[in-house]
Amino acid sequence: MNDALRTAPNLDETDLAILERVETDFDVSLETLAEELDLSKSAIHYRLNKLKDNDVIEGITADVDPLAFGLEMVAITDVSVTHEQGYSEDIGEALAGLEGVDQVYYTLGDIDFVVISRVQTREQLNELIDRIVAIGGVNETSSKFVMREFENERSVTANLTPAAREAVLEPSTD
Amino acid sequence: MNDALRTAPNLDETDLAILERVETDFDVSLETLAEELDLSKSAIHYRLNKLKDNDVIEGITADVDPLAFGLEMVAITDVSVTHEQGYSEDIGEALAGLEGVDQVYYTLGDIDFVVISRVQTREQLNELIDRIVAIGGVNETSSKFVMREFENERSVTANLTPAAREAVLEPSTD
DNA sequence: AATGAAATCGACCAGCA
DNA sequence: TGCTGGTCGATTTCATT
Repeated sequence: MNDALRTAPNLDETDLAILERVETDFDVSLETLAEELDLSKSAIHYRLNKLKDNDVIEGITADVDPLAFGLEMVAITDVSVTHEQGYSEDIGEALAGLEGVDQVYYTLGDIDFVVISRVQTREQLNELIDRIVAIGGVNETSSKFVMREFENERSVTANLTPAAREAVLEPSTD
Repeated sequence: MNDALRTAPNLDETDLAILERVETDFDVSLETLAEELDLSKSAIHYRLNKLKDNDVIEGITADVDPLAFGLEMVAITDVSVTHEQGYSEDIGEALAGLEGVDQVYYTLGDIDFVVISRVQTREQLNELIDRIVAIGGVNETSSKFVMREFENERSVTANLTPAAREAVLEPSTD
């Protein structure tokens, strides 16, 4: 009935609780987690390791504030390309490789790529757009200026829909 | 000459080297960092703490793979609103609060909000778009389906333009 | 701001349910 | 497989420079 999950991680509520916690703050001590979830420190550690081995947790990273680097200008650039046949991968990687580029999405529809970039000044934005246009195969670009960002939590577990949550806890057939 | 930086963190090359490392992988041991940078373990630790106190490092987080949760469908939704006067903040927060929504950008131009969301199934996507339309003030939506994502490194220090890098190392006047 | 020593916390192992 | 308790190694803290 439910074959939405390719990689069935087979998680339980305890795993979700751990993930929800460490996804927003990995600086919580094992002891705190152990107390909150009524488990031993070793058990928490065991589960965390399993989550890393399963690649549910891809890695532990420090989140650097872009504003601390004066990266105050955010732009969303729609990029259309000329020959879409097969070249999309190369162009996507070229876009992602540009300095200042944060995220690149290849989309269906009129626009082929959506590029989100972050720079300090209008000059840098100008140069970045020039470099985008200079990529072979790029046809047209259209940029929007971002006034405000509303969420960068990037919290996968916290933003699950109830259906998505259920699907994880009750894997299909295995 | 260079007033691009509001928050001057006063960093040096060593700080940048540490940041570049821990931003992609915080699991490196202090010893490894100490050897690489020819410093004592305590010095690395001291600098890391300072970077946290200065909010250059906003936090340490575990990166959870959305695919492990079957979140295979990514959509970019352009949202236009009716009355833009003052309500943008409320609408932005309402959008960001929806389950499945990952990022929300308020932009200048024809489109007012760009919403990036991540769900498991077409049904969930459908429901999400319905919930977006149901938000008071939302006028029109247009969604694009994402076929491929090219960069989610979210590495601030690694993606700095040379100019941006220089601006950090040589703060303006202070 | 950096160092080295002492206290604290996390990683790993053997054993057990 | 998942958990426990204990040991070792790493990290955090602090007095000192």
